[in-house]
Amino acid sequence: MLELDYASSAGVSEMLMDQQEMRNSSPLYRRSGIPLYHQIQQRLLDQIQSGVFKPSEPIPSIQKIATRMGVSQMTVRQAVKSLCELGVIYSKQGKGTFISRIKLERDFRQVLSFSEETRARGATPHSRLISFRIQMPSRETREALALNHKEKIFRLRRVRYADSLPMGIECSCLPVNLCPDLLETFDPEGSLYQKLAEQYRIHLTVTNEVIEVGKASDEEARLMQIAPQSPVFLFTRLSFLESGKPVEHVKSVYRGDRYKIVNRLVRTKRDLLSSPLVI
Amino acid sequence: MLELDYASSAGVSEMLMDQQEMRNSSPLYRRSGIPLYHQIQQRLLDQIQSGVFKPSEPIPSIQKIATRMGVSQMTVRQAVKSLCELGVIYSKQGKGTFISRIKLERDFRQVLSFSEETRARGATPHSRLISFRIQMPSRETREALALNHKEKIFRLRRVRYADSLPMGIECSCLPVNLCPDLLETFDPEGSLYQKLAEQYRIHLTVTNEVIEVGKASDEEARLMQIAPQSPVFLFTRLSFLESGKPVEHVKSVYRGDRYKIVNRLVRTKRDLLSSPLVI
DNA sequence: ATAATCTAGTGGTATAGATGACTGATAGCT
DNA sequence: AGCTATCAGTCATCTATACCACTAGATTAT
Repeated sequence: MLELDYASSAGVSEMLMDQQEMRNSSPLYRRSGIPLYHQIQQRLLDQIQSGVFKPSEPIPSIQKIATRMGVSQMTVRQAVKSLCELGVIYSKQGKGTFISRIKLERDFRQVLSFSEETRARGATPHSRLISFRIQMPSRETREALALNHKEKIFRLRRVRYADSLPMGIECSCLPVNLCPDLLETFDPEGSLYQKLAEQYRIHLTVTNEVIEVGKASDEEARLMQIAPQSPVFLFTRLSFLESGKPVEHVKSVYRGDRYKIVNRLVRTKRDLLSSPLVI
Repeated sequence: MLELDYASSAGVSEMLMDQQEMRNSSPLYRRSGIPLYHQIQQRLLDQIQSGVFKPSEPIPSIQKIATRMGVSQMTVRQAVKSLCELGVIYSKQGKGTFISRIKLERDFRQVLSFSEETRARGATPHSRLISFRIQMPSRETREALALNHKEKIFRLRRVRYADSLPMGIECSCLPVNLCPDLLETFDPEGSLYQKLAEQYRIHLTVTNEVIEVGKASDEEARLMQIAPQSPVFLFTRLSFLESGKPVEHVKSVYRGDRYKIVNRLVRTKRDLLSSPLVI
């Protein structure tokens, strides 16, 4: 009964429609290229944030949101589901959808370069080059990057600073054939991830990471300006393209006194836990 | 045109329908209580695992799977999407869906108790009680658990063993009013999470975790049978119910020589990165 | 030969509706 | 009073379909 109105509103008479139907919230933009479910998600986030909904009561039902916003239930559900996955809200069958008061910390970890991560923490990243050259990979790196026996790698070793304080030492290895002219065109003070994305369209989407603790060697201690034998984080990371191709193998040492890791762990539901779990 | 077939097959003549429509794979179970999208997800996982699809070629399109399995595209898409989120496959608009070769490690971290985690790694967990009592919380714990000034907590301190080797020391704090008779009914050698789930229906779904490194104190070193000043992991964890109620505040020390952390980091897409990010 | 256009196949978004299952409250019965 | 049956509200799943955007290859026009 109302769908013709929506259709025409997209084409002809927006303002009329918006005023009468969307009286208590701004309208959705149907031709903006931004998916409706994403707009709805943002809208809900705003409303939760600004306290429109009481934490003790359920937020409006999916049906109500759908009719009020003039979209279908599926679309609203998509928005609600993604917010559930973020832990912002949670749904209980037969009861409703509620606001979760789980504290969201700012810096839960994603695949982030040191530069991005440092900026996200409100500091200014900066690097000092130790070495940058083409060489044969170590056996560990060769296996991690699935290289054949002849293939060479870039090896980039840098001291990383946040606000001019040394934080750690990163040693990053990439296959040469992926970005052959990196040695000439990359400024080792800058962000490697940014360079890879901009010049080569290489987007690292997944990282496997192993974290261990250890003691700083004399050289590491000197570079990081800490006492030898100080406890440090040891990171071993392997980053992949979406296709699963391993692209970057990194071994890092980070100061134990200045660095901490903030994780959010989520208990997976039935979706894969019920059976094989791992392929 | 075909929906009447599905409807009737569910009600009356299953075998007939299954034979003609699902000739090359086992049928879906429409009345089993297991959602179709979940069955499809498992089926796809099996086929990927057993090498039915070549990694270089796209897997069958959503449309084809939908008609072959006799379900709608939306349902197939739901299955495909969840596998994408797991990193098993990835879709490219206009091209198809491909198998990712990202290595899945067995022990990516979830919200797991020490018992669960140790078993997942193939060892046998075991605990030795240091202390277990009701007391006033520290200021840090009181704030983390959002307790008022009178509320008391259980404080459970245990040495954790894997295959009889000491791994770390855990100190776990919970509000008393959540599970008043814990002191009498809980066996401190067993799994706290299991007890909470079984007796009190308390399911911890999200954990915020901060990881630091430090040096073992004399007492810690003695309990873990390592040298004093050895580098160790320091964990501070806060676990929540789905509703966001903080339930358990844990501070742990783990041996640096025996413990390592395996993470998978994923680069989040547009969904929230584009704007406010954190509420 | 080159460039522009068309077209078929693909995943992405969205609609309008149906069914099922769970919850909590109400009404009626014992 | 206590129990049971019913019912409305809600979330969960699914269907059938439509249109969009993108890709790659074929066709056509220049």
